[in-house]
Amino acid sequence: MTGHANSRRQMRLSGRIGRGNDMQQRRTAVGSDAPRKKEYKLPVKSKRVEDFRPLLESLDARDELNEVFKNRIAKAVQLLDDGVALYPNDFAKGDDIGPVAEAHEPLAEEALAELGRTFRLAGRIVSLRSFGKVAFFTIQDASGRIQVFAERETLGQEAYTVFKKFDIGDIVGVTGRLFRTKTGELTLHADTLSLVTKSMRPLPEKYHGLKDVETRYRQRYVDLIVTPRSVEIFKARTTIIRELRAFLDSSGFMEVETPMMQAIPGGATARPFVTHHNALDMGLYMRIAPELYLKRLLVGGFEKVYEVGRNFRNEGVSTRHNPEFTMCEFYWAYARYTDLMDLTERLFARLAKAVTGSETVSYQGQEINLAPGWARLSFHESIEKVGGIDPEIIRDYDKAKALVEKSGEKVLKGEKLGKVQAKLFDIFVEPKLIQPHFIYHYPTEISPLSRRNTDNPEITDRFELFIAGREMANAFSELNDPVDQRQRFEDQVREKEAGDDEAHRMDEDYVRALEYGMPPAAGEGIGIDRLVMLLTDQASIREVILFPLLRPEGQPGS
RNA sequence: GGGCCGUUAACUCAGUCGGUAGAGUAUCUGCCUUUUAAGCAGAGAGUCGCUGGUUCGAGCCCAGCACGGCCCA
Repeated sequence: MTGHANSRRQMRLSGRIGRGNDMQQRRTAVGSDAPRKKEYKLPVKSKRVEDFRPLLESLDARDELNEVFKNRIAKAVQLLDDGVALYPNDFAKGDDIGPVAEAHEPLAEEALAELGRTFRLAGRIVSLRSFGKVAFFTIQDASGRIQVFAERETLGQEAYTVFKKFDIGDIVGVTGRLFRTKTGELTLHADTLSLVTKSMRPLPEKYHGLKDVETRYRQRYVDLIVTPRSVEIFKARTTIIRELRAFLDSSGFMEVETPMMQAIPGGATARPFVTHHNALDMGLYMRIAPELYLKRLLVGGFEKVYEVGRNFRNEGVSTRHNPEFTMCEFYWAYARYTDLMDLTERLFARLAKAVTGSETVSYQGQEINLAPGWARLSFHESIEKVGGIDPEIIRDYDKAKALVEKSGEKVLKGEKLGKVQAKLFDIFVEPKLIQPHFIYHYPTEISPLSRRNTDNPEITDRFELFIAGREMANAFSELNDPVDQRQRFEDQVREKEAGDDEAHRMDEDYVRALEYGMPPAAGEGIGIDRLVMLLTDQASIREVILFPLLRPEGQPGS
C-alpha cells in the first residue's frame, strides 16, 4: 500500500474523541501532505463532527458507513454539544437488576408503592417503545432484565430531550421507584436517566435475534447481548467447572498448574502445535496433555493432583473438535482404575444435577441417565456384544483388517492387531454407546502409558467412558515400571519413524522420574467441552467455546 | 481432503422463465402519556461474498476463489 494509507492510519491513531482543539491541530499537521480530506455529510452541523473522523474514515474504508452509523454519530455529536458525556464513569450502580426484579415480582402495586425506595440500576437498552412524551424501554445487565418507564413530566423537558437521543444498545443508568403498569408488568419509574456508554453500532433485530452462526461465533459479544440461550450455556459451563473443582477439592485433590509449553509433547496421541522461544532460541510445543507432568508430581510425593486447563492438538476442526480444548486430568496415588469408575459416576451425576437439576439429561432427543451404576464392559466383550462381531474375526488379524477395510476405514502398514481392533470398536461399538458405558481392558499396543493387567499383559487396566456415542473420559492405572515405560516409548518411537506422526516421542526425563519410583496410581482425563455439550444439549463444540477457532475474516482489498 | 448447502439493506428473509432490487424489523420525519414483536402516516437505506465467463442483458446460468454450515474421511 502507499504512503497515503499510512498517513490515514496515523490520523486514526492520533485522534481520540472529545479531546479538544490541540488534537485536531495535530491531526491536521500530520495529514498535511495527505490528499484533501473527504467531506462526510451528517444530519447535524457541529465542529465536533471532525472529532469522529477516525470512526467515519474507518467505516468508510470498509464500506460500512451507512445511514444508521451517520445518525448515531450525529446523535453523539448533539449529545456532546449539549454537554452530555458519551463514556462517563461516575454512575454508581446500586442494585443488580435480576435480584430486584425477582424480589419484587410477587408484590402488588400497593405493596410496591409502600416501599418508598429508590433503586439505582444500570444496563443496556435492549428494546424501546416510544410514545410522544413517554417511553418504555427494557434494560439488561448481567443478572437480568427490567422494563423502565420514562416520562417527560417526571424527568423534565431538558432531560427528556437528551433521553430521546438514546438508542437501543446504549448503556444507561436509571434511578427510580418500582410500580406496576396497566398490564401488570413490574417496571421502574425513572426519576433520573443518564447515559453511561453510547453505542455506535445497531444491535440485531429483536425478534429473530442473531441467527447467522458465523457472526455469532466471530462477534460473540453481540451474541451474548442478544441470545439469552448462549448466555445460559456459558453460565452452565462455568457452573460445571466450578462444581468439578469443588468435587475434586473436597475429595482431597490438589489443583496444580503444569507447563503448557513443552519441549517434548506427550501424554496423548496427537500432533502438536509448534512454537518458539526467542531469548532461549528454543523450539517448543504447545502441550497435547498435562499427563506426564502430573505424574512427575506423584513421584514428587503429591498423592492426589488435578489440573483443569487448555490442551492444543493440531488437527482439523469439526462439530466435535476445536484445536484448543479444555481437559481435566487428575491422578490418585494408591488407587486403581476401578476406583476412578466409581468416582466418575458420582462426579457426572453431581454435575448433571448442578446444571439441569436432575441426574437424567436430554441430549439431542435422547434421554440419558447419569445416575451411578453405569454399564461396564471389557473392550473385547463390547466389540462382540455391542458391535455384534464374531470373536474369531476380532482375534484374527487378517479377518479384522478385512472387515475394517470393508467398512471404509484404512489399515496402515505396520499397524498391529490392537490398533485394528480399536478401529472395529470405533466403527461398530462407539456410536451405539448412548447410555454411559465404561469400556475397560484396552489392548496394551494402543495404551502406551497404561499399566498392564496382572493376569494378561496383552491388555491394560484402562477404561474409556462413552456417553451419547462419544468418548467422554479416558482413565487407567498408571504404568510405573520405568523399564516397561522405556520399552513402550521405544515402540512408539519406532511407530513414529514408520510414519505415525501422532505416536509418542521418547521422554528421558519422564522415564528418569519413574526410575526414582512413582507410587501405583490411577489417572483420568475428562474432556470438558464435550461434557458441557452433553449437559447443555448442544450438537456443536463451537456452541460451548466462547471464541472457537475460525479462519480470519476476509479483508476486502487485501 | 471429498460431497451437499448457504452468502441479497444494520438484522431476519423473499426474489417466478435471465429483463430497472423486495418485505418485516431497525433507522429518519410527523402524530401519540401504560406499551411490550406498541400503533398510524411518510421517507431514506444495496459492491446481490469475490473474480472471471456466457448473453443484447446476470442476484438468477457456467467456472474458479473466499468464508461459513451439515455430512463423510
